[in-house]
This record gives sequence, C-alpha cells and structure tokens, in this order.
Amino acid sequence: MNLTVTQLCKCLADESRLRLMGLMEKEREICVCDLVEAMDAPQSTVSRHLAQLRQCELVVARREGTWMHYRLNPALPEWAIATIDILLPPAREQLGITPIDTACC
Amino acid sequence: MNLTVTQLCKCLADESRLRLMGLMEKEREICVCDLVEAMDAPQSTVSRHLAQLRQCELVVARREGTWMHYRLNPALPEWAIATIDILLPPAREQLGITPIDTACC
DNA sequence: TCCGTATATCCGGAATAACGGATATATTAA
DNA sequence: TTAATATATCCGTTATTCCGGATATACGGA
Repeated sequence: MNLTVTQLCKCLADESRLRLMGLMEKEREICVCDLVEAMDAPQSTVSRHLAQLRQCELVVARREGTWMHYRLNPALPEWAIATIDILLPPAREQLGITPIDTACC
Repeated sequence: MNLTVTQLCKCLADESRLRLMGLMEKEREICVCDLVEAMDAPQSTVSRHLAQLRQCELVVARREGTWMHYRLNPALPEWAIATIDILLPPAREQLGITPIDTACC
C-alpha cells in the first residue's frame, strides 16, 4: 500500500470516479452492472474508472462467477479513510446521488 | 463560497499546488517571494497555481505595498477544512517539505 | 466444445491542464 | 514623471487525461 495524497486526490478529482465512490457504501459490495446502470455511462467508461480506483487501491474487487463485486477498501491508510469519510457525504449531496442499496446479483 | 468536492480535489491533485498548500500553515501569512523560492519553479508557474487556489478560495491574498501575502482561507466549508487538515501532514511528509517559518518581508 | 453474458482492455481522437518565457500591471521611491 | 521591484496574466506549446466503440478475456451452462 503506497498511496500518495496526490494519487488519492487525482482519483477523487474526476466526477465519474467520485460518483462511483459515492455509490458505494462502507462494508457493502456492489456489482459492476449496478454501477453501470447508476452511472448512465458506457460500460467501458465505468470499467476504466473502476480499474483506476482499483489501481490506487481505493476499492477492492471480488469475482463471483462472471460477476465482479466492488467495495471501498477498508485497509487504506488512516488519512485516506478519514478523507473519504469526510468527502463522500458532501460529494453525494452535490452530485445528487445516494449509495446503491439494491443488489442485481 | 460554492466549493465542490471535485474542485477541492482538482486543486490538491496537482503536486505544485499541494506543495504550495503544504508550505502554508494555518493562521500564518506567507509572501509570494518566499513561495517562489521554496518551490524552485518559475515565478509565473507559482503565480498561476496561486491564482487557481485563490479562484477556488482555498487561499486568500492580502496586498501590502508591492507584496502579496497568502494564507489558507479559514472560512472554507467544514468538510473542506477537515480534509485539508487531514491531508496536509501526510502530503508534507511525502513531498519532503515543512511549512515556511521565515518571513522575507 | 461452443455460446452467451459480464467485465476488462485497446486505441485513436478530443478535451483539458500544465508549462514558462514574454509581457502587463501595481505600487513605491526618487 | 521615471525607474525599479513584486506579482499577475497572456499565449503558444507540450503533456496528460478522458472518452467510447471495438475487441479481448473470463466464466458458466448447454
């Protein structure tokens, strides 16, 4: 785990990625199809942003058959966890979203 | 004051701007010449980044004669203040800087 | 093995951001 | 005024990021 402040901020500085983070809720897994639907963006775009979040380890993925389940990484450095905790509520409000609470699969 | 989470993160996502923020300390004014010296970057580059931070109101400027004094804006929304408070210490460590404590003017 | 579904990656083009020398502006002092 | 200093802005170039259709890969089931 070698996350830098710059990397974290770059991830959160893009509206699509911030939205993806905001759609996830602590301790809850979301599958990609739900994210694609909620994002109203092409699947390749969503997947690309998820890859970037994965790369920085802001999220972790778990495969279950053909499906991938994502969730916020609980093992980030304290300062990153604290930042995400603080920013997601105002981000959700500003973007007009709430965490996904239905499971398609 | 209409700062968005995306705007805050964009500001902090650039290493030069993050460094500028890290060179400032709460409640302390720093003049541009000190920042230029500490940044080891052309004056136009520093000034451009300061303008962007000013634009988003992360910093405020006060003129005193020919000098401009900058400081962190204490009037930001709570979530922004909290984020900056959390991120600056690890950012300083990662960038190898400490707040400027000498005053050239 | 072959097919269908879910997801990831590729890649070329478009948009955005950063750079820094040159120049403009603001202020003070002579 | 004019000069000198501090800082801001301009602008052309380069670098980075984002986009999304096309394609590849992974897996389960028939």
